[in-house]
Amino acid sequence: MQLSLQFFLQMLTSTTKLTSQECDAILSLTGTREELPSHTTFVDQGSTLESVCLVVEGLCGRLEPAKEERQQITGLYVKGDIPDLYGVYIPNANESFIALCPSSILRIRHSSIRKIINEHPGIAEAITRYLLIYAATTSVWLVNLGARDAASRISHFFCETALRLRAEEGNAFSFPLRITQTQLSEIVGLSAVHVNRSLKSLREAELVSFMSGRVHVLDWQGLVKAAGFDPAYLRHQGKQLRFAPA
Amino acid sequence: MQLSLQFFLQMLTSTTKLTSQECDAILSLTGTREELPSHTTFVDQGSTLESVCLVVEGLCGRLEPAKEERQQITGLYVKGDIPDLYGVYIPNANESFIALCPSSILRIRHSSIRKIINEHPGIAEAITRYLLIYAATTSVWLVNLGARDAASRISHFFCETALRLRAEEGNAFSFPLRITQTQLSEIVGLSAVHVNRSLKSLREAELVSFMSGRVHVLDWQGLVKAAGFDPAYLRHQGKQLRFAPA
DNA sequence: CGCATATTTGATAGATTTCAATTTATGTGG
DNA sequence: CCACATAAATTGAAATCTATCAAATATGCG
Repeated sequence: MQLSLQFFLQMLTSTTKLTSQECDAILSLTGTREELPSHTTFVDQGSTLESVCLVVEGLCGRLEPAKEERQQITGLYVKGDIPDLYGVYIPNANESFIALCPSSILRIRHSSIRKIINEHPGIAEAITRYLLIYAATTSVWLVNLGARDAASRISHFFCETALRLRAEEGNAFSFPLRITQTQLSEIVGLSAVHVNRSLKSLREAELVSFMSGRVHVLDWQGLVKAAGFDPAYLRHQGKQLRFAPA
Repeated sequence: MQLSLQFFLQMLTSTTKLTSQECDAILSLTGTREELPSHTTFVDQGSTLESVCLVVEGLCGRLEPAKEERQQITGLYVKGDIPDLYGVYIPNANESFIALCPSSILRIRHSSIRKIINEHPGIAEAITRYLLIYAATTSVWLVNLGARDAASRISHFFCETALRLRAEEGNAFSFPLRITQTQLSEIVGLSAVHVNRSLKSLREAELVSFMSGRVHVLDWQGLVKAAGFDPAYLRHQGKQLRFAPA
C-alpha cells in the first residue's frame, strides 16, 4: 500500500470522477522501487522511455539541457507526482530527471499504465487533466521568470511549494525543502550568489527564511503579497468532471 | 474546407496514427467564424469555457495575468493551432487569449469536440499528444527566459517561430511576423527598450533583422548557433503512435 | 580530524530597466 | 493625396539589478 500512489490517485480524483474500479486499478499498480542518492539522474535526456517514475519520497527535478554550464530546472516533483507520465504518450525524453535530494521512486512500466488506460476510459481522461495541471504550472513558472524580480521569484516558488507539499497552516509555519541554494538558483533562473543575497533580504524583511533544507515562512500573507501569488492554477476549482462513459 | 483545420489535423497525425474516419471527423468540425482586430481578447481570464478557438489566420497569444502593468505572453499560436484546446478537459481559463495582429478564428463548441473524442479513441489520444507538445514548448520557453541573455532569447524565439510557420528554407529567408517590439518584449520577458537594442545588435551581427512585421533571417546557421536552438521539441521524431484500439 | 560541499561576503563588471524625449511609421478622415 | 492623430520605434542618460570572480566561512560526513 504505497502512500505515494494514494497521493497520485488524489490528484486524479481532484479533477475527475473515477469509478471505484478505476481507483482500484490505480492503487494496484506495481513497479520496482529504487533508492536514489542526491543528484542521481533517473531519466536520461535523449533516451526512449518504457516506464514512468512515481516519486515515493524526496524531491525530483526536471532538468532541461541549456547552453554550456548553465542548466535550468523546469519542474519540481514531490511525493505522489509522476514527473515523466507524459512518456506514456510521447516516449522520447527531451530532458533529464534527477533526484534533488536523497529520494526514492517506484518505476512502473508503460504497459501497466496503458493497460488501465485502455480498460478504463475515465483514467485516460484523468491523466490528461493531470498532465494539463502540470502544463499550467510550467506557464506560471514562465511568468515568474519573465515578469518578476529576484526576491519575488523566490517568494513565488516558496508559496507554490508550500501548497504542493500541503504545508500551509496559519500565518507562520515551516516545511522541509531539501535543496541547495544552487538548485534553487537553477529553478528561478538566477545566479547562486544572487539567490543567496535575495534570501538574505527576504529574511531581513521577515517574510521567509530558508536554511538547512527548511523553509520558515514568517509571514504568509506578506509573502503571498510580495510574490503576487495566486494559487488558482494548483487547485482545481469546481466539481469533478467526466465525460467518458463510466 | 478550412485550410487551418487541415493544418490542425496535420499536427495530430504527425504524432498519432488516425483512421480515415477519424480524420474525416476532424475535418468536418464546424464552428462560427470571428474576425478579430489586433489586441482583441477572445478568451477572458476567469471565464468558463464552452468552445475552443482554431486560429484560421493571424497570430494569437496566451496572456498570463502578471503583477501590475507588467504582462507576460506565455504562448504564441499560428494558423492551425487551437490555443485553448485544453479547455475541453479543464474549462476554467486561468489566462486570457488575444489576437496579436488582425486575426480570424473559428469557434468550435466543446460538445462537438467531446463527441468525436468519445466516438474515436484515437482522437483523444492524438489530442493528448498535441497538448503535450505545447507543454514541451512552454518548458523550452522557460529555459529561454531562465538561462539565456537578451539577444539569445530573441534569436531562439525567431528560430522556433520560423519552424512553426514552416518558413525555414536555405540559409537566408524571411517570413511575416506581425507583432510589435513591445509584444516581442512580453514574449521574451524583457523591456521594450532593451528588445529594441538587442534587435539592433542582432542586425549588426548580420544574423537576423526584424522590421515592419517581418523577420529577415540573414544567417540561419549562425542564428541557430547563437540561440542554442535545438528543434527536437517541435518535431515528433519517430513514427506515428497509437495504442487505442482502432 | 580532514575533505568535500554549501553558504556567505566583498568588489567589480556587465546586463537590463526606467525615464524622458525624439523620430519614424501607420492608419484614418477629409 | 494630404493632414492629422496615434502607435511604434529609436536614442541617450542614469539608476538599478544581476552576474562573475575570488575568497572566507560554515556545514556535513566518513
